[in-house]
Amino acid sequence: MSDRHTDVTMTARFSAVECSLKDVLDRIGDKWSILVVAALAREPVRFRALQRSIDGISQRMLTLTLQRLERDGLLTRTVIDMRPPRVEYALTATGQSLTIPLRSLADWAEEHRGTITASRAAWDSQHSS
Amino acid sequence: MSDRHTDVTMTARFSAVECSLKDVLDRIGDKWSILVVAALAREPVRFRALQRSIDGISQRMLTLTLQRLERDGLLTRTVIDMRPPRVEYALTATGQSLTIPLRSLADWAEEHRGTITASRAAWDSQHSS
DNA sequence: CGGCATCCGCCGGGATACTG
DNA sequence: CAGTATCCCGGCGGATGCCG
Repeated sequence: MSDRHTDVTMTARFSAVECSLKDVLDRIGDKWSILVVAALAREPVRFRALQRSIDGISQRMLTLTLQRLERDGLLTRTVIDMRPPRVEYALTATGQSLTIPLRSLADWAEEHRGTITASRAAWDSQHSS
Repeated sequence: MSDRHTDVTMTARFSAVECSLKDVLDRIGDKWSILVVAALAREPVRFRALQRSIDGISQRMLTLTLQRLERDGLLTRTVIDMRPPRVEYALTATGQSLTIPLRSLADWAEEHRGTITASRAAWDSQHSS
């Protein structure tokens, strides 16, 4: 009985987690959002600087990604009126809070990168027949 | 000098993080990998049970995702010889370790879901002109 | 049940050109 | 510099059918 009750509870909690994960993935699970948030983690950055710091992102995708993140309240867009035009992007408190789990993910990647690469090599050589 | 040195160090560390993030996103940044890992977090699960528990995944994508995750050493595939066929998928130690940062992400989503939804609604009403 | 093979639609996203 | 507008392609991924 006790075991069973525990299991039901944990199953419910697990379902909730899975649902949350799907939510977060729908929001920031695209190709660039996470990288943009990471690039803004330390300080506000201007548009071109962002584009230079995020390897491989196109102007179009940077614009779209920034707009979505602003819509979700993860960052703010500030126009400083001068010539040439100057627009700064900065994380909101919510956006800043996201950098904490992102850091965990990055740390995980750092730690297991070697293992994963090795596993791939082993798998590939074994399935090359 | 001291400030400058600190800044250079942090910039380097930041670049490393960004690189790690790109790595992890290239591996598990697709539409389903994270959800599959989450679905296996508690215990080994069979193919059909997985498909039922992950809402919306097709047979094809489940197969492909499982193969990639096995190749990366995040899970194991075990065939139990009986009728009807029975195949169990289970996380490896590496895969299990990934559930920790994933849990952080899910918790973040849980905590900020309301804020984000509200921000979206506000943005949408303001840009409906 | 647990797959694999094939076909195909869609859209994410790159390239390019143009504006303020 | 900081975008917007268009065009267009590749491949992700869904649907379907077949096999051990």
